[in-house]
Amino acid sequence: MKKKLEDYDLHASCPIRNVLDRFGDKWSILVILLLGEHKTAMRFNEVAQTIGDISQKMLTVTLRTLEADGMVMRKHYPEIPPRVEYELTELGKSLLPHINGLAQWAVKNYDTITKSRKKFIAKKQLVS
Amino acid sequence: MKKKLEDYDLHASCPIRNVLDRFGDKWSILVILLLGEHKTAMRFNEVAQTIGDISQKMLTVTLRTLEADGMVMRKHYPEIPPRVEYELTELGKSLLPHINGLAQWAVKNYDTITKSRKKFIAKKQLVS
DNA sequence: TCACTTACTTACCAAAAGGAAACTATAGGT
DNA sequence: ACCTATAGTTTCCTTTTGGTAAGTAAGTGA
Repeated sequence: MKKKLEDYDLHASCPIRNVLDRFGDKWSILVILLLGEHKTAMRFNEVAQTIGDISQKMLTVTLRTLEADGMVMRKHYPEIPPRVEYELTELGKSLLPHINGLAQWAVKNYDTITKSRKKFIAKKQLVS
Repeated sequence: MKKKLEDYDLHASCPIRNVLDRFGDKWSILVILLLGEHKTAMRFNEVAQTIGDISQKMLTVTLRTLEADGMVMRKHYPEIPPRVEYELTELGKSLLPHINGLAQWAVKNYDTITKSRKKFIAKKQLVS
């Protein structure tokens, strides 16, 4: 059974879990980060090509979910071939500093973490 | 096929995706937040009961992964029955402000987001 | 001898996430 | 008549995630 937007009202009691669950997927944070870096609105294929390895389907559902949450604005121009542009809303922009903070932390501590992982695996081999 | 710790070296090229992928699971952020709030180290069952709806298995793998990354320190006392205590490392503590920022953002914008979701669903019904 | 405790591990299973490829609409170009 | 382009949607499939329940170790107390 597929999960639909309507089913996302779980954890309604806990704002933190409810909201952060949304960013636990594979692409949301990346898309927000990307739209945040870009000064102007981006087209669908522009986003897809910049990310590189996202499927059309997943980009669509990611953007739709972000739109539903009010994080991303979708502007559809009724032309042919179609043109659709995406940009962060004020809400989306207000999240940016926080995930940028996370991202900077990740970059800064990447070495420490990978070394820790290797050490942990090595220790495991000795024990088993 | 199960994913083992050893297999986590994907996205090695992108620190952000590599590190943040780790927090995309159901429990990691919650466990860090919890250990961060607590002044003293916490025992396994203490963590489990505070969270409430986490399974033993998932708490074990979550803590192991955080330990492997160097975020959490595990202290094992060779007593019977066993006693194991967990607390954040300095690395783990350095992440706290960032996810606390996220959490506060989530609380602050929870209303806006749930309203946006409802509006989006309502609009969808009209169109289809 | 049996139950009880803690902190697990393991096997099995259901659900969810996500990828690949084909299909869609529509107009313009050749 | 066919190809191109954009931004999707749909179907089918595999992979990943996470839950349940049972089993494990090892000493203590009844």
